[in-house]
Amino acid sequence: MNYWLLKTEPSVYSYGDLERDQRTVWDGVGNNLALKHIRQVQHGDLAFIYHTGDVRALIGVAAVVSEPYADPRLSDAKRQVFDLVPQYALIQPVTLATIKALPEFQDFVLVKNARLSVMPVSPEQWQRLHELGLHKLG
DNA sequence: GCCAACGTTGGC
DNA sequence: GCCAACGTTGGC
Repeated sequence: MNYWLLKTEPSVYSYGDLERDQRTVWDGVGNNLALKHIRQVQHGDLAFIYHTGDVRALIGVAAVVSEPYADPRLSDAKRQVFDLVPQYALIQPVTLATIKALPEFQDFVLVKNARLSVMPVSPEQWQRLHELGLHKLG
């Protein structure tokens, strides 16, 4: 069981869209390193959904509900996709600024390689971010 | 809107 | 197989 961070531009497809759809095919990934990560995705894995653009924060948690498979809409077998269902929105979105301010996240992939769209999250990182996301401020 | 970082493409 | 040119992404 692995943890992931999936980036999405909310004006294209947001966590809210995932909740509305209740299930989606996570497609459109073309980057080689991101595709390598997709090949390691397993049924039952969990993922943070991160919004890019004006939001720049972890918004929700989703669960992988398929093994990776070739995008049926494309002829390139390397273009793997997987199915995703929403779990829950974070009570407190965890912003990029917050993550960048944490000393233990200086080497986090999101900080070091902002352009990677599918990245692994270690269990320790998951726990820490999850804790921040479920902590209600105020 | 700008631009740094990165990936891809194509000429050699 | 190198590398310059170009395109894209995404933070600022």
